[in-house]
Amino acid sequence: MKWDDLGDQQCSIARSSAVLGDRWTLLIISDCFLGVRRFDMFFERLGIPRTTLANRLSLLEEHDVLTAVPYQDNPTRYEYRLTPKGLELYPMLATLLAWGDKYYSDEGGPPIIRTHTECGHDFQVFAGCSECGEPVDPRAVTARKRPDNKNFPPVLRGPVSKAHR
Amino acid sequence: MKWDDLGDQQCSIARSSAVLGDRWTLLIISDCFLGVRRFDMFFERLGIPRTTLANRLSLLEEHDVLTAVPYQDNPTRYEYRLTPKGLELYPMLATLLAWGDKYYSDEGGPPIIRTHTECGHDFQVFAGCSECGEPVDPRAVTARKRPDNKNFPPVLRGPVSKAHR
DNA sequence: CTAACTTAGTTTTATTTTTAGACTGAGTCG
DNA sequence: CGACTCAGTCTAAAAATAAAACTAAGTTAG
Repeated sequence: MKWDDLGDQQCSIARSSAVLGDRWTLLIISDCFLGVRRFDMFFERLGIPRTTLANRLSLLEEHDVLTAVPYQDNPTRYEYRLTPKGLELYPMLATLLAWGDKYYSDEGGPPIIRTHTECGHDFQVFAGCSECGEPVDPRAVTARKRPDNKNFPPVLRGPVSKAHR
Repeated sequence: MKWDDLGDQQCSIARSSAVLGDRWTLLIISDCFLGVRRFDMFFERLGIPRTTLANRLSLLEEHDVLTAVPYQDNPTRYEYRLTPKGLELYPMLATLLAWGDKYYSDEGGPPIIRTHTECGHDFQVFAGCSECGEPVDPRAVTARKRPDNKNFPPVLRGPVSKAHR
């Protein structure tokens, strides 16, 4: 199976991986949330090859995660900004960050500290249930395929057992 | 810069990407949360090349995300299970799933539906602030480098401006 | 006016990764 | 004994990535 075929599956993780699944993309998006917008700034901060950077930026544009906005004329130059869809990657990025900060920080703690201006505190993020608001423990989740329906293709990759330890 | 060098950076996203940053790894982990444990089952469900699967599984083992547990003797065979560190990827995976479900579902809705047994409802996940519990809007977050300190290396890739939008 | 500089890429070639598919090994089943 | 199961490994070919030089359209310094 090739890169792009992943995006043809039903699975939301597969489709998302077709956009985000490589070494650099999450770093680029993370830098976007830190305010980085220009080609050379991504290039210098990330140490990514120029070729790869150009490819990733245009893939992210295609998938409507970033949009190129002109910031000068003569010559016209563009900067890359998160779209609304891109901004909605924040929860995923923040939860990954929380995981990374927990398992990969040096003794000095996480390198970047974030403050939630709405409550005024430094924070991390947790995954809350949309219905009850409580943090979700994976062992308190059951999954099922959506019901078969002649209008839509059946689900191929469903859950195989309830117990995840 | 090469694959493995990513893991040497400070940035938690970079370090996490050194483990998770490829087309397959998130799918493997996602299948783990759905109860998949054996080599051939991953192989069949994902359509991943055997070589790549073997490489990824052993990388995930090295990084203590999965652990190989014997499930029979003669010949001894192992199945792969999430470690506690791996289980803690759930928030990240669930928030990615919420994003993918929103932007990539077909007309029939998300292919897999999850119930939160603690409250009894089908749900999605949101990123909540550890301090106030409210959903976090990325525009309500300010980031800063941790203070310089002679005992720890200075932070290289900090934020560049407050405004994301 | 010319030479150097800026920014955002593209081109080229080399290296690394990934892929597909055949093959191996230890053991069980009919 | 031959076929089958499972969990891989091996090999060759295809694809992606890396490093470094180069291009393009201007702007600025001398």
